Amino acid sequence: MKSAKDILRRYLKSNGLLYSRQREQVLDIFLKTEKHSTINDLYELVRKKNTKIGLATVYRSMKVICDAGLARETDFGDGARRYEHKYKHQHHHHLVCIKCGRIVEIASPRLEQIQRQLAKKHDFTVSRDTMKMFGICRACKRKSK
Amino acid sequence: MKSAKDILRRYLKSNGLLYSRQREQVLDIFLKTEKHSTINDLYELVRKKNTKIGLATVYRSMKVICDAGLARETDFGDGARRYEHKYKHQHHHHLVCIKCGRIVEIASPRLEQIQRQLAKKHDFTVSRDTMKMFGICRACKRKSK
DNA sequence: CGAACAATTGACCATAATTATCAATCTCAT
DNA sequence: ATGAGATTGATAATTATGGTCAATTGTTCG
Ligand SMILES: [Mn+2]
Ligand SMILES: [Mn+2]
Ligand SMILES: [Zn+2]
Ligand SMILES: [Zn+2]
Repeated sequence: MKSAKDILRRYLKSNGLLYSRQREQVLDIFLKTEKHSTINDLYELVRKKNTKIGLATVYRSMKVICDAGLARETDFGDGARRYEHKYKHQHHHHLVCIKCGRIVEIASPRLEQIQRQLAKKHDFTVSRDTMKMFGICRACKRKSK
Repeated sequence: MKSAKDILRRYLKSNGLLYSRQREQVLDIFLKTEKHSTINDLYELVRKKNTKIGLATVYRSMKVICDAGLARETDFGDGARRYEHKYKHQHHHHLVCIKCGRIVEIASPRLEQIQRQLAKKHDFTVSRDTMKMFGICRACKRKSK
C-alpha cells in the first residue's frame, strides 16, 4: 500500500506541481495529528520544525493535500475550517456537543446505504457528503443533573 | 395554528424583547422567500421597503427569528451563512450541485430513524442536525455528455 | 394619554479567517 | 549545472460577522 507521501508526490507530479520542503513538512505534521485541526493548529505545530514558514503556505499546502485525497475539510460551525484524515481512515460522521465541544465520530453502513439510495433516486453523483448532529453529550448531561 | 408573526411576538415578549418595526419587516421579507437566502439577500430585499435599515439590524433580526424557531441556519460551504424556513416546513436535507449550484431538498424518514438510533446509541441529545451530499446533478450530467 | 425605562437601531469600527499579490527563491527535467 | 516555471513569505486586500454607543423607539404603568 502506498504511503501518504507517495500519494502526494504522485498527485503533484501528475499535475505539474512541485514537491517542496514546506509541503512535506505540513504533510508530516498533519499525518501526526488525529484531531480535527485548524490551519492555525497546524501552523503552530509546523513552526516548531520550520520557524520561517508562512501561514499562507500552510493554507496552500493543506489545499493540495486535500486535492490529493489525503485530507478532508470539515466544518463544525465555529468560524474555522478544520482538516481531518481521509487516507486509511474510515468515512464517518460527527456528533458535536454544543456544551463542551466534544466530537464523537460515528460510522454507519446503514446510513451510507440510505445516502446512496437517496442520491440514486435523484440521479445525483455524490463526490462528498457530511452528516452532523449537534446536541448535548453524555458527559454534559451527567454534569447538569 | 399560530402565524409566524404571533410566534415571534410571543417569543419576544417572553424573553423581555421588543417587537420592533425592523424585526417585523425582516420577518415579512424572510417569509416571502422560499430560497436559502444570505443576510445580504435579505438586506437587499428589505431595503426596498425600508431604505434606512442597517445591515447589522438584519443580522440581529435573523438571529432572533432563528431563536424563535422560525428560521434555520444552513451552510453550503460557500463563505456565507444562509437561512431557510423552519416553521411549517418539513425537516429536510440537501443535495448540492458543485457545478451549477442547484440545491435539491430531500426528506427521508428512514434516514431520520437511523439518526435517532445513532444518537441514542451514543447517549446524545440532538438539538440540530444536518446532512448534505455534494456532487453533480442530473442536469449537469446531461450537459457534459 | 404620557412619562419612564429598557431595548433597539444605525453608523461605524473591530475582528478574524481566508485569499491575492509579487519579488525572491526553490524544484526538477534535461 | 542550468533554466523555465512553480513556490514561498511577507504583506495587503477582502469578506463575513460581531461589538460599541448615542440617539431613537416600544411597552408598561399610572
Ligand atoms: Mn472526524
Ligand atoms: Mn433547504
Ligand atoms: Zn459535552
Ligand atoms: Zn448542476
